[in-house]
Amino acid sequence: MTHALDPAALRGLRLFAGLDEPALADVAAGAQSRRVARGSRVFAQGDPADACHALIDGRIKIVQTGPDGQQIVVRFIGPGEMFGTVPMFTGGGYPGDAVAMADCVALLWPAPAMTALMLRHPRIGLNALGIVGGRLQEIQNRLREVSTERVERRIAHALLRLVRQAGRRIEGGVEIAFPLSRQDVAEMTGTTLHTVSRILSGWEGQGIIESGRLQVTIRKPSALLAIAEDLPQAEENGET
Amino acid sequence: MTHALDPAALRGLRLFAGLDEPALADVAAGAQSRRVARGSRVFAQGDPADACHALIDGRIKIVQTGPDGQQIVVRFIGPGEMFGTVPMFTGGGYPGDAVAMADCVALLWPAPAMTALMLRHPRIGLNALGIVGGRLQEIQNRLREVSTERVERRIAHALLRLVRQAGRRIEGGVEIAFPLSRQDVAEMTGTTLHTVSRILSGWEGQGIIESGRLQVTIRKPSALLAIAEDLPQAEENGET
DNA sequence: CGCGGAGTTTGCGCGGCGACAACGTTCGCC
DNA sequence: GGCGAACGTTGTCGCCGCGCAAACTCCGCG
Repeated sequence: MTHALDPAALRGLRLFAGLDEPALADVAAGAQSRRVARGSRVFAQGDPADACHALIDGRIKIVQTGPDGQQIVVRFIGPGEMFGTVPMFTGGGYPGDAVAMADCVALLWPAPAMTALMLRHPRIGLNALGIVGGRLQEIQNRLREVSTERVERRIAHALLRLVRQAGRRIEGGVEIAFPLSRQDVAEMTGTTLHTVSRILSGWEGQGIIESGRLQVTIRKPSALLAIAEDLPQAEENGET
Repeated sequence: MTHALDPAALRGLRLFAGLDEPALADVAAGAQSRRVARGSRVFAQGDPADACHALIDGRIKIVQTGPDGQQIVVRFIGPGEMFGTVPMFTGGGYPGDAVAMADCVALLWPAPAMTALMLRHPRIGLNALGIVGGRLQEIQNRLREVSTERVERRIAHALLRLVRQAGRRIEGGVEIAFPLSRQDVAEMTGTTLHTVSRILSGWEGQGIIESGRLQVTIRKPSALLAIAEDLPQAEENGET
């Protein structure tokens, strides 16, 4: 799949923002594309990090597994986002598995090619720094949350983050636009699926969310925000 | 303090590794130096991020404070390390306070100057990416720890990390080479100073560590590693 | 030398939430 | 249409570790 790639396809990628036409053509020349079926992995934790990836279509989750098998969801990747880029520069293998949550199409650049591109076009390096820096700050925030806040607020924060990242407006609320299990939420917030289930059930009883199998809809984002930020809950209920 | 800086002073900084002489001179020309007394701050959380810093001498801790005043120690900075660089590229202010734990000397480059340097010398951008990437991976590991492991192992991991970063070999053990309070350890591991105190006391009773006011010495690093990684404890005691 | 404050230790009680278990439900597949 | 697996719900129990409180030690300073 090393046929020529349309540079226009790179338009949506923040990594290449601000590049002129010739530079984009240069970038496109080094790209390969790859399809990954739902459920399989783009790369596995520990694999040598020999390429930089960008997701064109689908959804991927990055999962890190500890020495005793404990897992956390590091982040979800949506279309237009890059992933698996950092370990190219830190040495060592990929720090987690990249699991396709839907059928995916991704581009990739072999490590030497991407390094050369960055040396030729310094702007790419600056863009990458902005992206990686943003993730660092996000993870720092999660670290603070999991270190200092209790489970309910952490889950509220996680849902709000998902809404921001992959929320789809529907009538009467916002829906998280990909299949999400309780286990996933548990691994995002450092708790167990049991506790997640209980808390979501509670919120469903209060009409804050509506949820089913692998699916969550937020009916009252403001109430969720109130829980996340510990604001005074407006005592609002639908009936009079 | 904008007098000429000796380019040789930049030798120890990983950020500028692999640059040739003229490039180093270019970098040195943009640098300013600054002294900060113990206890005061290099910058404060929320300040506009207008410069990139590198620590020449002393020790700094980066502390992030949540909306309700809960604090975590994001990381410690030793001589030769850069800090406060990421938010230059992500927009927004500094994500935490930089507190001097000793009298410090730091260099700084105003944001526009550093951006220009990176565009002129792409190598700097790649180095920065490696550094930031390494921190991202470290924080991800801490996130997994705090999400899935219990307090005792987290504290063991934190101490081992400190040893790696600032350990000084002394007779009969390794000493952490800067003043470190129980509160600091608590804020690194997401617990309270009470629990830290209890656990350190326990370890001291077993001869694994020795500790006093603002000071910790590891007597048996292997035992600490065994706790951190849940290895079978070798039942070894000094007396016969 | 005495005082005050910062850092540390230790005891006690309880509550959040993890561990375990059992059951219900939905979906995919033969 | 029936079976099995994956996902979700709910109950009970127990304990880790947090909150609160009090006392102790060490250091710097007047």
